[in-house]
Amino acid sequence: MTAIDAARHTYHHGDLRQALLEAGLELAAASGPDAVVLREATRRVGVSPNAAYRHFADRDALLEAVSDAAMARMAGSIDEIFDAIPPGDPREVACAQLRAVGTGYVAFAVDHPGLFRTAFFVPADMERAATAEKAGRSGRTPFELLTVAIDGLVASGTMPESRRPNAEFLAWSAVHGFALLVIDGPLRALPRPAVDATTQRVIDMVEAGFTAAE
Amino acid sequence: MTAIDAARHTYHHGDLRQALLEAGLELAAASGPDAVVLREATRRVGVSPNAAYRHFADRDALLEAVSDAAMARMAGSIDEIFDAIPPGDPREVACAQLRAVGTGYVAFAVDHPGLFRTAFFVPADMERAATAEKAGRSGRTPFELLTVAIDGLVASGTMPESRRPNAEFLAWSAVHGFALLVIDGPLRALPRPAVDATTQRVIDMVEAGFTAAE
DNA sequence: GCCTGATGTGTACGCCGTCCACACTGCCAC
DNA sequence: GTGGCAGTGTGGACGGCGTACACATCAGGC
Repeated sequence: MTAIDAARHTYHHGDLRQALLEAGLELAAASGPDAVVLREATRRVGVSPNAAYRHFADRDALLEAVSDAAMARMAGSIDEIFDAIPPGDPREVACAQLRAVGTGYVAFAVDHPGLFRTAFFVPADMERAATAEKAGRSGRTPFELLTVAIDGLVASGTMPESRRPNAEFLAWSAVHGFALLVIDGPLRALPRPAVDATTQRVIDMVEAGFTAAE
Repeated sequence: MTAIDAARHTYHHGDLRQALLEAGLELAAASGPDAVVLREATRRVGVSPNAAYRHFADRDALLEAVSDAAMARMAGSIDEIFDAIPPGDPREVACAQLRAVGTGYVAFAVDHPGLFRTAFFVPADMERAATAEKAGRSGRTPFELLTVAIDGLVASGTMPESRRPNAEFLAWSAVHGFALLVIDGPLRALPRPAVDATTQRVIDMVEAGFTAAE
């Protein structure tokens, strides 16, 4: 009954698109992308199934919109942690930023597994990865935040230039893989404290890979 | 028409379970877990939809069997690369083993994305991760191969004992995440040579994380 | 040589996504 | 004002899916 217009009296809804999107987000949050069922979303909004087709080309279009919204929520969540880092020694700030992005990434996945899986369900390629739709309040995607952190590592001399190109991919892979193994992979059974501890070790590994001497 | 009994003349099939499993594998290989459709599998085998229920409790049971078989194929594929490593200096062997598991893992994901996604679709927890169903010909799961490699790193003094506990998770996360980002994530557009090069950098990162001085 | 249990078939139900024709309504031109 | 039009929601239908229930067919042990 959240965010839902169960007893509508006007023939027209007003903002059906937004309502469907929110219903879709609820479904996704509860059980992942497969649960984003067009008929169920319209049911929750109190509208006939076909009404959805005035706002989304088909179920995939709805799912994609939900996916984008989920990604935006994740971006906002990470952004918040990122922005809370106090200024200071550039080297330390950059390390803290890297850690913030990684920690926030895993935390969001663990706290909102359905949204996390939905965010990555509709395969978005690199160009679309930075669209405003997917960005958080501040307009920065997790990928961009990662870029900021890594640039800081290079600028502060913590990481050699030679390792810079596409370094985002390495950090991202580690954290993304860990998140997935934990939320619906073989590490599902890991208790939360172990998840948090291992998250830090994953980030340690990334740091070591960035800063290790050759 | 592969591995399919399209024109059966006996009332009983003979080995319907196996036939359905193979049909399911074909579907999974072509388009991932969602494509494992019970009715389509029975259709390919030339049998009525309900016949499947004599061998699988429901569609999920079929999918799980297909998932296990997909995991076994991956295990076999990695095993092969692993076993091809020539003996020699223990330190070098251990490093080569680690690299073999990582490289094989990503290669399988890229070459058989549908099977890879299916293998991880039905969430198997740690206990089940080592079951014979999922093992390759030699009976060793990728996780076990990873364990062998890491144990070798410790034994040869390349990696400190203090980092040993659950180190598998770190390596696994990095490689798994990279594979997923590449096959249906934001790195989908990455050309194959770049994928291969980046795979090696991911493994470099893992190695650095294992061996770096504290 | 029959009977029984295992295996495959047929029919039917409810859910899904989606197409088509139709109903309602807000708003702009006149 | 009022008539009409474009935008929005409805109703009914279709085919595909998973699956339950009753029935048909067969193979092997008494």
